[in-house]
Amino acid sequence: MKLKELSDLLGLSQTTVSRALNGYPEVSEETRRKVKLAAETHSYQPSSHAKRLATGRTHTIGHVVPLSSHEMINPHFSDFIAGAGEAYARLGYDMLISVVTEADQERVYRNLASGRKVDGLIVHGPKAIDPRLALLKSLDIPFVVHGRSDDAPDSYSWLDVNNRRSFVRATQFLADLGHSRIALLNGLEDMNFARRRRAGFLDGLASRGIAPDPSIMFSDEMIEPNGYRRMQQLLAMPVRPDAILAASVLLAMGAARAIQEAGLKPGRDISIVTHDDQLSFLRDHNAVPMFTATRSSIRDAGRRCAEMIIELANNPDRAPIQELWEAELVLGSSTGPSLHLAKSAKAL
Amino acid sequence: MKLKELSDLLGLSQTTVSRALNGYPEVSEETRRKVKLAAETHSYQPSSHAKRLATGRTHTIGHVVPLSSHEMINPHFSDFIAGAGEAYARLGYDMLISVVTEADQERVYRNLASGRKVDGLIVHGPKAIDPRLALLKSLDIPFVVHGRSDDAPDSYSWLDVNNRRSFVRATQFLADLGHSRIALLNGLEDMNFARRRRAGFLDGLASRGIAPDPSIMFSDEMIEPNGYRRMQQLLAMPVRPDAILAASVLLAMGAARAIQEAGLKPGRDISIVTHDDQLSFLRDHNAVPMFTATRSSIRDAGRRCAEMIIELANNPDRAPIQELWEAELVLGSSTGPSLHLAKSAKAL
DNA sequence: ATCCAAATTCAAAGCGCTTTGGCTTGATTG
DNA sequence: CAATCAAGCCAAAGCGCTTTGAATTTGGAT
Repeated sequence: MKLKELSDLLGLSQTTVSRALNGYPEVSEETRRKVKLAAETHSYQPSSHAKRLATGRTHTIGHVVPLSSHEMINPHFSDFIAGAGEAYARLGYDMLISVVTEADQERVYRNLASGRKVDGLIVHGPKAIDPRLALLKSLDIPFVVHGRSDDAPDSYSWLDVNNRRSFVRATQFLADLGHSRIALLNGLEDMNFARRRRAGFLDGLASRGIAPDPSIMFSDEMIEPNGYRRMQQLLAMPVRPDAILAASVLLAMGAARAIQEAGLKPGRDISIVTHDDQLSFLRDHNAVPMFTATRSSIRDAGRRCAEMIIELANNPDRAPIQELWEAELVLGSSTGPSLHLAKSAKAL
Repeated sequence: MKLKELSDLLGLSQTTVSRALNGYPEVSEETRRKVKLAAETHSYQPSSHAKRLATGRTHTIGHVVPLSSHEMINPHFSDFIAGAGEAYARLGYDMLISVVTEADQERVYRNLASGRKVDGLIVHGPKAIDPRLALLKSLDIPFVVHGRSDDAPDSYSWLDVNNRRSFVRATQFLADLGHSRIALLNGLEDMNFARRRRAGFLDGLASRGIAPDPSIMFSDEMIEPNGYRRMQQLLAMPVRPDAILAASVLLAMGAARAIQEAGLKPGRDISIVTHDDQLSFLRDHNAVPMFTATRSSIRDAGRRCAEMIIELANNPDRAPIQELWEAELVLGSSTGPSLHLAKSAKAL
């Protein structure tokens, strides 16, 4: 059923029917009611392409998802998408996803923008300094960055977690438990968020007078096996760390596995704090959390980014929106006082 | 730059320019070369909407992703998407994703189909018997099911892993190691694949003369905490199982965590076999696999499903395509002979 | 030189919607 | 009572492309 047929059927012009359905005021309520009823009963569905061509609006938001160096999609992605998708569904938008290798990114961004396939874009995984942002600004299409980049962060819209502060707090927390040999299992440090976390970690150490030791600071893709392997390395050292700060629950799980295999117990022999994006497939709603963590829901972030980009798409001249979220520090069972402390306490 | 401008610039008609760019034969090579060059230098990019309206083809494939009962996106999804996305990028297609609650599904499918927003659909997570398939058939839009459903599987296109056979083999493998008390950690059994796996498990037991025990067969969402909790339950039983067959590495990891926490060792005290979709965030390319597993790459499945749906979209009258993939049975370090066997061997 | 088919090119008609500008009413006003 | 006006509706012109059907050019065969 197309507009013409519907209008013929009603004995009205296409203009009037279109206006009736789109809520314009120049139509009598009486007519509008009739039109809506007829559209309903004949299940009229306007062609999205015709609509797009006529209006120039697509009601579609694009997500360009980069494959990591290991050809992998970030596992955090599916939860982000779940949140964003929920918002899109609620607001009547579609989500267009392009999976793209590093090399193809620019081409894809240009293509999406100049073909006007989307009303706006979400940028995933910003690098420390990210050339994509300059490109997008020049392309004159609204975009929201999940995370942010260090260059001119005032000039575009983003939503980020206060990674630095949460890692400062996490580090201080470990130090205050008496741990002084704290290892860092960070994400890849070409990523902006990972750099900020490292900075936070170093600040935290400094604030407690602990000298950083580069030999126990790692930067890897945040997957379980990497946590495992790094922890094995750490355990094999002459003086092993008494605490771990991890950038992802996946790394933390790998580390915990290695710790347990070595006959030790997380929280007793070695403390672990991790950042927790609340990945749904690792999340236990009932139990005491497995890990003490700086927590921030990536799903909520997805939801909010979606709302932001739609806001921007509807108000092209709006000032950029920037949101910095604080992570909660949530206690789990993976942390405890240093054994040194415990001993000296006993000695008293 | 629009077609009109480009053709004016070249002193040609829109027709000729359009044909030159789209590879039609009625254009001299000389002209085509000129046109292509001009298009390139002025970075002409045809409006996708105009194109869609004129041709009726969208070059877009839709994925309707259901949120599970716990509002969760299946974590296997991101790897499927990575594979599919790679194929789409290669073949010049876009990927449209709708995240949808159970209740909204029908509406969304209708909307996608009748609005002609996509040339075809991928159906995720088919239920044992799935009403969506009848709906889609009636909607007259090509679709490919990842997995399959029990009703009329010959009448539509699908790609599935031979879940039944792989679980028969896995069960027999465990039995042949001497294990007789084998627990099943299955996925939710309203899903088609989970039902087939259970059937395979039961067949496998029967073939080795082992009576099934419903009290050690579970059906849960396939996330890590569920594996952990179920394993704790199993360990607390008066006679605990000597082997576990799990439907996902996530469940297996949870189980392994519980086993280690109990001071036992997977592969020595309790054997674990799991199905392994090769989730990239759990995969270790170097090491000996952590788990003995029936393995089939969900990413390859995504890639292949994408190719299939494009093939179908281009040849609407083509017969359905059906592919049944066999999983490999890959040895890892989570399995070993039964302790009973070991003891009797020692006794000799 | 002439003619015909093949090779190129073009003008114009869609594709299905929105939106501009104008046309009828019937009611309101001076 | 004529002039004014708002309400409600419509015809037609886009949006930027593809594709049909016709016109023109070309090159070989006669």
